[in-house]
Amino acid sequence: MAANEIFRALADPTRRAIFEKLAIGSMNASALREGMAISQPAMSQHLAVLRDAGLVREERQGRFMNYEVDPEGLAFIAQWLARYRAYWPVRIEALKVLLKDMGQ
Amino acid sequence: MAANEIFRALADPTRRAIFEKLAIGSMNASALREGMAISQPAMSQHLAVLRDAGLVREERQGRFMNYEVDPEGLAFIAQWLARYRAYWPVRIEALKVLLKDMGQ
DNA sequence: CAATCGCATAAGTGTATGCTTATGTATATG
DNA sequence: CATATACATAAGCATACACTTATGCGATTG
Repeated sequence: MAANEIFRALADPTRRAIFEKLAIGSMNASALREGMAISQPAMSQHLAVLRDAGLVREERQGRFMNYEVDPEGLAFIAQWLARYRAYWPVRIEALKVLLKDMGQ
Repeated sequence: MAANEIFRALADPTRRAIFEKLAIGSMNASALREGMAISQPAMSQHLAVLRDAGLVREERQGRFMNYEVDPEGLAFIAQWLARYRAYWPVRIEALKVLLKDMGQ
């Protein structure tokens, strides 16, 4: 769960696509492959990178592996980002939404 | 200022160190090198990667190039992160600080 | 319990990356 | 205007990365 592994994991567009898919809902590796022009080993390797980075976690379900977003990776990025909050533009729309979300 | 370039730029520890140094205060390339066991061309190349990612911006000052943090890159990360706020753990200390900061 | 299924791992390969040394290009200075 | 300074760019090289095919392993199934 180091910065190195997190940012490196997200530097690859295929891995970001996998992550976004998992953000919609947890899924096993085969389901993730659907519509993704990617070999089975490649998917497995990408998932390992995401898991080692703490962005994704897995759970065995019979002979399937269910993957889901791991909040720890996101928390790490949030904390990294918070270090530089002095430089954030005052009006980022997304952050206002965030603000509202957290305020509830 | 695409996700690819931003995350790739931050995936390198040397570039993160440069970025952190600039977050303390803007500096020219030579000043950045001080205490950083890195060649002049390497620094120049790293700064180019950070600039192309939108994480850093430059301004010519005579024969010096002054570098500073570019808020746009950070804003991009914040927005990327905001997409997954559904997965954030409820109590991240840094985010509470953030919340307070944004609220003022 | 043999066959199959879902996934992981191994080994090999082309390309990207980060570094180096050498050189180019503005700007300043004597 | 010749030289020095601050930085950028070029070219080359070792390593990392993302992919492939082949194979291994655990769990289900007939």
